[in-house]
Amino acid sequence: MKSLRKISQVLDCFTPAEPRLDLQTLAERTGLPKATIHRLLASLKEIGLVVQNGNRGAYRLGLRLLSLGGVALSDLDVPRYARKPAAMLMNQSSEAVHVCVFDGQNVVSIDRHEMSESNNEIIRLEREPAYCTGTGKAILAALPEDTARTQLTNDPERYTSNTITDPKLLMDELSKTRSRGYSIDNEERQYGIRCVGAAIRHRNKVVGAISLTGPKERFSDDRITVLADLIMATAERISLSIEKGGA
Amino acid sequence: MKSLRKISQVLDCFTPAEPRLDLQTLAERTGLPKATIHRLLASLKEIGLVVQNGNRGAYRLGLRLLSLGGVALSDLDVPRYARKPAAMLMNQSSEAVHVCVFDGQNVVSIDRHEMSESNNEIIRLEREPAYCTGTGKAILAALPEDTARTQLTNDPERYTSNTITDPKLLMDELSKTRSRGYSIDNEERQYGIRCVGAAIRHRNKVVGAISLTGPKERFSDDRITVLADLIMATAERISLSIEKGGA
DNA sequence: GTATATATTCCGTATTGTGGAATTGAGTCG
DNA sequence: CGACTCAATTCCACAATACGGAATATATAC
Repeated sequence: MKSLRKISQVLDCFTPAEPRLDLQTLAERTGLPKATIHRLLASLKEIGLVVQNGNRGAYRLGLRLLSLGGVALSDLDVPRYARKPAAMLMNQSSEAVHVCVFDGQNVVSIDRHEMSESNNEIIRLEREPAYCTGTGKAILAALPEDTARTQLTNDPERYTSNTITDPKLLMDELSKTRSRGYSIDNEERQYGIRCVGAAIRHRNKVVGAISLTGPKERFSDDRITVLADLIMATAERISLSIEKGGA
Repeated sequence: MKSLRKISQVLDCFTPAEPRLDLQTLAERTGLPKATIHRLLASLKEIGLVVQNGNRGAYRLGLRLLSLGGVALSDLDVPRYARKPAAMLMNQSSEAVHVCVFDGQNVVSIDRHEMSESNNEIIRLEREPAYCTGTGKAILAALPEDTARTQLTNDPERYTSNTITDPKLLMDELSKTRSRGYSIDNEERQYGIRCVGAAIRHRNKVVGAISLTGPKERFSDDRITVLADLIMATAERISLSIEKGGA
């Protein structure tokens, strides 16, 4: 279905930074003719995946995507079982905790616990690149090699001078991560930010990951080995509780 | 685009109660031939909107929908500005608070504050029918009449003996809601449950709604008038803070 | 009031989706 | 272990459907 691939391209143009786009911009970004995009958008509007401001205004993604996403999420055990361990981990480490879910194809960061004024958790639903984040690398490393390779097809974008973009080196890094038992993001996504992550499993398959994130000043190599033990213990606890309670 | 409507039908088959469906079931539910659905699913899989268990297993919605939904959500001010007032409202009333967002086409419940052991909020992302919920009716009533009528096209499902399914009566109910300033759900969605709701506005357009929900024993007509004042004040406060802070 | 930029509609063409029928594969029971 | 069953998957000839360049309509700027 060729048109669906075009639709996918169109949907991908929308980002949290640019949630509203006009026809022209979409045409430029996708390289598709305006008439084509217009037709696609009209159809997407019809089924509620896209919404238009007024009658001739900019387009944005429809909330129906969120409700469908909610269905996808409701099928997964990770968020449910990870909540409390993640909060504990945050208290133990005093660092920001990320929880990611993986459905076999997509990696989405669903949860971020932070020591904010209220200790309420802050919810974010974002797609982060897998090859340069603590959670992403933990997930990739826990995947069968060829599956991981598949996930890396599209050429990786470089965010910092530390970003590993060479597929060969990435596979090596994943192999190291595997034997180590936890992943490290050494300023690969953002300068000054380091992470330690570990995979969450269910029936021997990766279903998500959890990570600690913070400024490199606080994430010395020494401290990372300490945090790594915490992370792995937490990931293990979550995996076990899913195993016990999950369907 | 005819195939997109079919895709929409397929996506709609998945619900939190039945997040995993096999080809056969999808064929029955949609009335489409199996080969057609298979092709649609293959394409949806390709772009990450659908995921398949193993190689021949059941299908479920992909997390990419969630990340796209996150983009849709990030564009809206309601969740951001409603968080604190909603928490306050929960404390004042000791009842469950719902916050809904409306993007001009879809109504999605994104937030539910409850007096749980931890006073953490519980996040739900669900599509609720508009015509029989506190938030939904508040939104519909705040819409121009013809727009509201459009939203009611598909024949409303009956959940209880109180559900208003007749479009004519529904329009009357919306008119009453409008003049009253707040909406009431009198066991229309679920037996024993009542709600009071009010619309949240931005630049004179409805962008969401907030409601209080609880057992009818606690939601007497008298108490509802009290709660209604709270709800309307909260909705007004949220609307104002969006107006002030929103783009 | 005119110009300009952008969204929208039109329409003949051929590419693309269609779905009944045949095939393949997984799981199960004797 | 091999035959059976049931569902998922693939095939393919047909024609319906999507395609997109060009024309038109609408909003905004000057």
